[in-house]
Amino acid sequence: MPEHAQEALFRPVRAGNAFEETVERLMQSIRLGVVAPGERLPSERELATRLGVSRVTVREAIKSLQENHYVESRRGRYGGTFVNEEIPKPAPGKQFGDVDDVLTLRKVLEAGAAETAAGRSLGPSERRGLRAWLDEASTASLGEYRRKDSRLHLAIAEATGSASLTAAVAESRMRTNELLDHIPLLEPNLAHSNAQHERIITSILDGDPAAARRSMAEHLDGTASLLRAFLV
Amino acid sequence: MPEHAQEALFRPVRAGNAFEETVERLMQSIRLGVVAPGERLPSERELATRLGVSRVTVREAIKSLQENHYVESRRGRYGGTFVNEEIPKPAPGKQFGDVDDVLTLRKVLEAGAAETAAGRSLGPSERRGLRAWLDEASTASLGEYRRKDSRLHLAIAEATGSASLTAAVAESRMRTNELLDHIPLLEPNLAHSNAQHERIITSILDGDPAAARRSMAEHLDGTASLLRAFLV
DNA sequence: GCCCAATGGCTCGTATGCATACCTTTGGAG
DNA sequence: CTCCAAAGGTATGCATACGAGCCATTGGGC
Repeated sequence: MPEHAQEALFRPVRAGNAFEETVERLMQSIRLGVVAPGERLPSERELATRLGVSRVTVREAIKSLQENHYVESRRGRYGGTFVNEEIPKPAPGKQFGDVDDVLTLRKVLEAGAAETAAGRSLGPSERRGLRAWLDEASTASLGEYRRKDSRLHLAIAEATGSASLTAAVAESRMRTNELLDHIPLLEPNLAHSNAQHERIITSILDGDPAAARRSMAEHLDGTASLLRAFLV
Repeated sequence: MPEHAQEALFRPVRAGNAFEETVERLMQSIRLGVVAPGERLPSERELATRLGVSRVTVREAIKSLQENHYVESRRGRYGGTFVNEEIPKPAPGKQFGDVDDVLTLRKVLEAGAAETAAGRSLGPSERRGLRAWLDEASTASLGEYRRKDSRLHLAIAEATGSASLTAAVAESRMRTNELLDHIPLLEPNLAHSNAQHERIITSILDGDPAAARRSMAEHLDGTASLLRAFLV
């Protein structure tokens, strides 16, 4: 039996240095639509506290985002660091590591999240939130779609009430998006996707875990076969 | 809608310093039974490479494990760092953070892993491996049970072929074990657990994803309700 | 019996990251 | 108009981590 467990446990303890990981996180929060264009990031001091790094490191990361035209900073009270309306496309680089690894993890996490969310009794604000993100995604333009779509999936994870699960989905989503950036985004896929989103959210709001899992699984399988087809 | 997504994305970028995280990983590999008592850890140089930290840091971590009587090191060719036959019980400390958070993530990951593993065509060595770990767990003494049990669950995750999923299960398992350390381990539970393990592995080997998921979910729910009962 | 490869043990200079303190800018409150 | 709270901008000294090299020990192969 190949000791995959060793691979898993003796993998690198850190993905990069503090600076790189901080950039990565801020980038994620923008790309996944957690902080939308025009909105303000938390203050440097707050980010430093929450991310557990020094303010110096946060500033270096923000400086890097500024140079790449993701954000702009303004001084003074009511100033801050704001996400630009037009955010650059990600650099193409990087080989896609193990496509199956990403897709397997993603399916487990997201199908599980949908099922879990459907099994909880959601509060009114949560229900409203889900519907709102669904609407955002369904009316999004091609340019916004990736971000709004990610945000919707993240909202489903949030609805499980588990911070760890939400974090895992966010991480997995970023890895998926890296793959998706290499294949075309077409109108028909988009319409199909929206219909599936509709079913997923309905199942969750109806409190039908089995249906939620099933519809989410179908949705993910669609993207997965598209990816496998394009990425050989 | 409470912005849980922000909590997830603006969480600390690192759990501790390089030393602490290295200790944690080595400890995990021992506690989860990936390196069994009497076995040798990879060499310091290899660990440094694989964990992505300097050898100095690896050595400091190992030194810490030595002082806590987890391992012993021998010099010379065919030397190395060996796991002690008797490993100490974990320090009780720490408040259990969010019990539901752990249990939710665990169920999503492990039920998904069981389903995924059952849906793959497993090679002979993988099938043999699963049966072997099942046997190990079913014949384990009370003292060994936690470790053998963890190793079996990890083997199921490995059988998905996804390194990321395996890593996530390992992480989640450690968090679960922290909780389990606070409740008694009784013979009847153990027998019940073994019967469930049997069903799970059978479903996986039979290639029945739905049954694998169902039996794993039942298994996890059992432990979950036990935990919720004991931890108020 | 000698050699030597592979292991753990050790040291030192450099780079990264941190905490802390202070400065500058800004716009609303009083 | 003045004040000041809250934000970004800057500088310094210390702690952590790293890379690289060398030493010491051991046991099997020749």
